Amino acid sequence: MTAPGKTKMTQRRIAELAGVSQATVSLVLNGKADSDARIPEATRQRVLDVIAGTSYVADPAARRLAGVGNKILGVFTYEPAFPSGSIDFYTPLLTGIEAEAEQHGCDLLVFTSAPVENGRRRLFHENNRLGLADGALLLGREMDPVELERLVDMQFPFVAIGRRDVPGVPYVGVDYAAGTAELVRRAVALGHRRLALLHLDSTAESVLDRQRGFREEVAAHADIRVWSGPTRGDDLVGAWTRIRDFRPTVLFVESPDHAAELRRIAIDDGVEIPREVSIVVLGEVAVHDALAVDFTRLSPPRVQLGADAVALLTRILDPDDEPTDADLRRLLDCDITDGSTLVAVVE
Amino acid sequence: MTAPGKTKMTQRRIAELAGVSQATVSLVLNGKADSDARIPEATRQRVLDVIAGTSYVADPAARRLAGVGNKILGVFTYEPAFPSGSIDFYTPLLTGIEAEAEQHGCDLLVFTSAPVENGRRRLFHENNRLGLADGALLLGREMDPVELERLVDMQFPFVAIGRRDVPGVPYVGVDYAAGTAELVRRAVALGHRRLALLHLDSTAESVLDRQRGFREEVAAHADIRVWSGPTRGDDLVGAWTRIRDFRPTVLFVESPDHAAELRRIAIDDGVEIPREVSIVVLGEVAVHDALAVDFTRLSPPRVQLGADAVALLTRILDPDDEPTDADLRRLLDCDITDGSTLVAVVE
DNA sequence: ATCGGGTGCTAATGCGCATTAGCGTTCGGG
DNA sequence: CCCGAACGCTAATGCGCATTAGCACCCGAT
Repeated sequence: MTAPGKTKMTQRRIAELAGVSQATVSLVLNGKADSDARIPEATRQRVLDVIAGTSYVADPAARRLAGVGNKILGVFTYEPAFPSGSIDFYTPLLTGIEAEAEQHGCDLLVFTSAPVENGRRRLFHENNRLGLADGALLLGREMDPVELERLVDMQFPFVAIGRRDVPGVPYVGVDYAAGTAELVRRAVALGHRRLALLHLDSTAESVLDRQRGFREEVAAHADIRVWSGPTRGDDLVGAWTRIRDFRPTVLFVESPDHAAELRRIAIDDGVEIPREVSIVVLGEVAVHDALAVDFTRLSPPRVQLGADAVALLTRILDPDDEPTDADLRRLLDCDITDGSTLVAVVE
Repeated sequence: MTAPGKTKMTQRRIAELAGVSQATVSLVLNGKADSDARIPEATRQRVLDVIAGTSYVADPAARRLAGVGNKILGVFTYEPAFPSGSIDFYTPLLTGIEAEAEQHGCDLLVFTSAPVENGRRRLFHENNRLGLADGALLLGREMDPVELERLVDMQFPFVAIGRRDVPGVPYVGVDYAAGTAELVRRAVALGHRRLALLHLDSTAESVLDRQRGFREEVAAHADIRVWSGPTRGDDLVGAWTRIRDFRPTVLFVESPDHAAELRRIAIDDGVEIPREVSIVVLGEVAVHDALAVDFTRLSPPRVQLGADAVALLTRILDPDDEPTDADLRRLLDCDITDGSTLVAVVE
């Protein structure tokens, strides 16, 4: 009484079994009841009964081809989503995405097939399956602006996770500028006057935002001295040497890995952490277990980010909805984790 | 020079631009060169040039409808895949799945839309999109045998992760029986003669396999005394009380969470762990950070499991390949993590 | 008896693509 | 110079579904 085995189930077969036409089956399934397509309850029930006796499900490809939405959301990650290096970055996002997609009854199409070119995936390639999804979510620290423009051009519905500078790109991001500024305020309130910023050597929006938040907040105070520069993971000893001469009382470090390493180096150098030098971390994605140390740090609401992105995308896809510009480009507040590495300055 | 904006790109439009027919475009794109469908290099190049100047990509839905494969693998998880409770369980699997799918140029369709009914997802439901995928991977501790049968019936290509007792179900699993047996041997070699098995109260194949491995290996030794029973998380104190009277020298505990909790209870009860009572853990999925304790335990090769499942599925989907029964139902060796909680018995 | 209007459905079409049968053309051999 | 074969392509069809136009029927009113 389950699947009639061999032949593939189609609306036509259902129609035969129920003694109606294929069109009727479609109408029943889609609950249409226009003035020009009326199905009495008796017929409706008969069709539904037949369907219940089979394993029939509408072919999604055919539905899509016929022009209806599919409740499939594409998920594109610029780096492999699961491997350990990126796991802390993507997993919380995916948690939120999955939960929200479930709410909306959507499936997720993960574009794992995108070819990797010098370390990053390419969204557009010969056989991309973007078109199968109703819309797409883009995840990744950095995105190719050209690809984003192209998506905008072709009016493909999508949402980027993280603020993007490309015009017309809808996104849900994190207000790193405000978060960083708040951390600066806290440091200043604790008596810090000599701050060092060790940011990543990247032009990703999130990186620039943190620098901006830092710069602007620092400018709001008169007597603060600042040292600022990029750090590379392979020369942290050199970085430390340069910072030491500046004699900062607090380090703002973007990468948790670098922070952990610098802490080691400083301690080996005879500096007491955090009594002599506080450390604040601005990022939360660690390759190693750098966060074993209880750093005071920014904690972007990643799960929320994923969920909000899905919610926004479904709004974009809803023809009855007209998201405002503010909805389309939104920043979430960045939480701060109160760790033990930011303490008051002692004279 | 990128996307011509408005109108959707189709083979027909490409054909117009190149001055050929839609069929020719299709033939060029699919590299067909039958005796009855020849395209000279000049024409071929012209078509390709036109395509290069546009953002054209073949509509996957149409391809699918026209009967060609889509390189889309479905992924069905019986519980939500990402939320924290299941994260240790699914993430490694997904890591392997993603990597292998990438190798094969496949995308992953995650069926997040499956409705949840008393804690578990249902694969078959009114609007399931199984049919969009070429085949599917099934993940979960327990699977509904009825649904598995139905998949077999409808000859839908799929692979289950974990051994399944349902006839005709292809799977890649873990040899928990052998792994458990090996742990028993090690315990015996260390002088243990009174063993307690605290297994989960479940009839999942993996649970039964561990019990079987335990039972069979124990039977191979003459002088061993055994206590065995199910544990529930909400009455571990009671469980401990009952075991204590048995005076085991080693506990085989299936759940890491239960193991951590029992260790606590035993220590509070004045028992020295592991000097007086060793503990061996048979599972590796912990809700809490139970594995903070360095338990001696089974470590199934999860990443490998995911990758192998994908590899098998693609073999099933390959019309030129004919996997043997042994290929279709395979168990991977279970690693053992040498922790600090299994020690020699002292008299 | 006739006619308007409501009722219950179906035939037909198109979505974008892959595929097959076959048509018009050219070219080489006799 | 004619004919068959190879060549280069296209028209036509179907995949499974959603949707629209409209047909056949019946009922009540005139």
